[in-house]
Amino acid sequence: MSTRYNALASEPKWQKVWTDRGSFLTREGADAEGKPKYYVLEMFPYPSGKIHMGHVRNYTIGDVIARYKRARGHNVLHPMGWDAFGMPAENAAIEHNTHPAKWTYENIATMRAQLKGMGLAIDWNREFATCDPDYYWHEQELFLDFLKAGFVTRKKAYVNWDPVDNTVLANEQVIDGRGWRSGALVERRELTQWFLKITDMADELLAGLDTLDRWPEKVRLMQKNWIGRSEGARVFFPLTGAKDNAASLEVFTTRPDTLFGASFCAISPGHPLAIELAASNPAIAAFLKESALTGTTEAALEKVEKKGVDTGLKARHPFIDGHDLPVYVANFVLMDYGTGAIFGCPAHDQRDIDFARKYSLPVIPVVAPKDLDADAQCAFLDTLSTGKDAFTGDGIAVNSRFLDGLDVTAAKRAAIAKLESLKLGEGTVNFRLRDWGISRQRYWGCPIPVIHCEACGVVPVPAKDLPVRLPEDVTFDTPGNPLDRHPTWKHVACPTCAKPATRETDTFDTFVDSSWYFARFCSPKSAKPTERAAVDYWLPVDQYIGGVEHAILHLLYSRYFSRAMSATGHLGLKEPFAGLFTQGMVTHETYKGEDGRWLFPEEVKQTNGEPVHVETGERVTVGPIESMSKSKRNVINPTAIIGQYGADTARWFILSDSPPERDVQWSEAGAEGAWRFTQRLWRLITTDLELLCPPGTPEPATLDAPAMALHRASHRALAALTDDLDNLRLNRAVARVYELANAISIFEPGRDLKAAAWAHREALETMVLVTAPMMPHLAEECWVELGHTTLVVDTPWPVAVAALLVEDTATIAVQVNGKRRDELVIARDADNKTIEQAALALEKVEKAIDGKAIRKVIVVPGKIINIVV
RNA sequence: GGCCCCUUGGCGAAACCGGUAUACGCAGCAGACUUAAAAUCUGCUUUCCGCAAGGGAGUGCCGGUUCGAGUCCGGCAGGGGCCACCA
Repeated sequence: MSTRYNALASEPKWQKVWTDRGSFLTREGADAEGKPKYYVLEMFPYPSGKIHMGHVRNYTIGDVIARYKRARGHNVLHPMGWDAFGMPAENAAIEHNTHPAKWTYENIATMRAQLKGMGLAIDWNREFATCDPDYYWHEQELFLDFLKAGFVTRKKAYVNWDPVDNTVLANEQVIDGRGWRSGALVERRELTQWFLKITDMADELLAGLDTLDRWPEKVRLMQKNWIGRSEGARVFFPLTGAKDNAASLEVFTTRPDTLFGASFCAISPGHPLAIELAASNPAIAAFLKESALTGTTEAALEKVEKKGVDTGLKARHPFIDGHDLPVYVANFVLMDYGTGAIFGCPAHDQRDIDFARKYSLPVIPVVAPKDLDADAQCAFLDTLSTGKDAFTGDGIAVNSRFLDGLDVTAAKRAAIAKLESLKLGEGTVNFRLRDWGISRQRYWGCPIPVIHCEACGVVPVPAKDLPVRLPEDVTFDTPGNPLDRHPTWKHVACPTCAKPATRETDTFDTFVDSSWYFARFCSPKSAKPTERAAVDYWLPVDQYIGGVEHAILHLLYSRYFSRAMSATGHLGLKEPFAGLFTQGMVTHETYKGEDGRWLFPEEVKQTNGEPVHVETGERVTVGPIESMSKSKRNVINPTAIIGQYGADTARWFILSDSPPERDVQWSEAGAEGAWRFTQRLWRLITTDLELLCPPGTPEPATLDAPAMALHRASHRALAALTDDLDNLRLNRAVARVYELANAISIFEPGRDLKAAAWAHREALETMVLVTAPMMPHLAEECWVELGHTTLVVDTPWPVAVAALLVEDTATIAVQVNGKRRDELVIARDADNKTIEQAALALEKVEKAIDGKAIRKVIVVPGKIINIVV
């Protein structure tokens, strides 16, 4: 008599068993017993309060891999920590009159309990939070080493300044040009900030992408575009009319081949020359002011008209004697790309032609499409010189003296050579990537360990004074940085001259914290940032798993940090993540009530097939399926699901159906389906238990046909599922379990009851073992039920027997002229001739051939035969 | 605007190197068990013609390569992502 599986009772029991036995504690050195290491890591969570379905998906995927690799005999590191610094803690402090540390550690406690309830195979002994003084202490050490090694610089930079809250805002906190909390118009303000010189490694970070063959192509491409390498030239245009007679304007271009088409130069409103000219030129001053007011949002930029003001300066053309170009200040020239100055070639750049038409500047075509005859080329150039559209395609140079007739690539090369010989320019490479500004005017972050002394300048905090701890007695009742207005914290004696000095009150960008945590997990209690033996053993991370939203910043910063840490002796490798997997989001239907308000899924029920509100009974509109978000209320609380069905069901459902890299839709029906399967699996184990042979019974000498079929089905499922797990095709792995379960369901013992008992046991045990990475608690419970006294987590992964994967007979499709007409069951080792004869003997084939002469026969052994007539 | 990806039943999706399209699940339908319900089990479920046997069509659309295309190539449409006045 089978009973129902009680997940809610079973799961805590097994979690305790694993914990008590230390099943997931990581072993190192001699204890690793020569096993190959495997480091699986999911992006650590921000302790925002409670876990959400995205976490469930992320950590389930990682846990499947961790448990699978462990069963395959790897020494697995699977740690967990908390990305615990950041603004929400400060906002909570303001709103709830609490302390960021209290709020954060309380959230961590809640979320840790929730994650433990998922039954994750994590080594909790390695847990840390980035806001632990022990962690940020070592981060400060790293920073000081980077400073010493020349990876850090301090320079002026524009920031988003909220004049009401008196704070710097991250770009994401600026919404339509206003501070997200205060609603105040954000100003561009120039502040002195700390930077990590990531641009120095732009080339190397770019080249390194090619070695990351276990990263998604998409992510590598995004990073490549973000780094944005362009080859081109720097060109120096000697200026006349400037204060300094020797002055020249430095311009970056990717199209030096179009220099003969230049009709103006333009500089950014932020360009030093523009600022200098504004001092004596009211028109320019007014223009700069106007430009500064323009919003920086995409929408604003989309609509902005290209505008400029003539400076009156003239730039001498490098190739054409006596040809001077007007110099404008123009609003479409960016200060932080290239040199902040351009030359305009209207015929071959859309922005330039827009500008040229507005200010009646010449449009000189210098590139024509290839393979046009003389007349067509003439017509083309005419249209170009009078029209509104630039020609940016490939072609050959015209109207360009020594470049004429060269294609674009050759013309670029020739133009650069000429510039270099004239000493008016040179070939160069420009990157889109900017240095990484790491200063934040925030309390809840890692203090930047330097001291400002009037006499000595910037002085690093001596190692003996580390860590620079955050003061705990801070208030959030007034805007601004609590560190800055703390009565005593920032006042210290200069470590060099002992005179009164002040601490840096900025803290690190939280991306700094997450740029090296994976290394800290290797030796989380070390007195140094890393232990070389530990990081050399564990790194790189073999499989890193997280959301694609971190494809650029976090992953690029971590790659940079690894290089910087290697250069300073803390690591011994450049690429921290050998394998990367970016999982999709968890989505759900959205619901709206009659008043247009969003409804939570639990507020909606089905009545007569129509969705209605649970309490009021009013009609509910089902909206589009979107990623779960608080604002749309289409969220499912993982704790509620786990409390209702158990963690295994939640894990099973989140792995089912959708490939992990794609979005998965959470549905109540799907969750119920997953729950039904846990019961079905349990039933398969507990029904007819008395018919099974004891555990460990050797394989009988012979198996009758039904037993053999099940035996084969077990091994086919095992082989396929193993391959699926190796390739992270977790949705298919789930499907294989269903297939095996179906095979077990329909199994009817033959006459040989011993064979049946053995094959049946093998099938059940295989099913339990391969399901274990996905539903670990249920697997343990089933294992006991099957008479074992060991744990599944200590049981090695079974091995599929290759000979069982091929059938003796093959079903071959028979095509005539590529169209399937029939199929043929034939011995697997039948030769082509035999297959052909058998195929031709088929009635349907004969009919399809219809007496025509056979021209060709293609046989793919074991698969298909195609008869061409 | 640039770069990139995707498009297969009512739905989520399988289909490995170009070789029997739709595995597996969800939903649905029919049946069994039951006093009844729940639970469970069995069968059907791409579409069209047909009582059936059987036959036709079919992987967004148009074309190409091939004995053979969901898969490769060219074009188009729709959806999505990243970057975005990047010189």
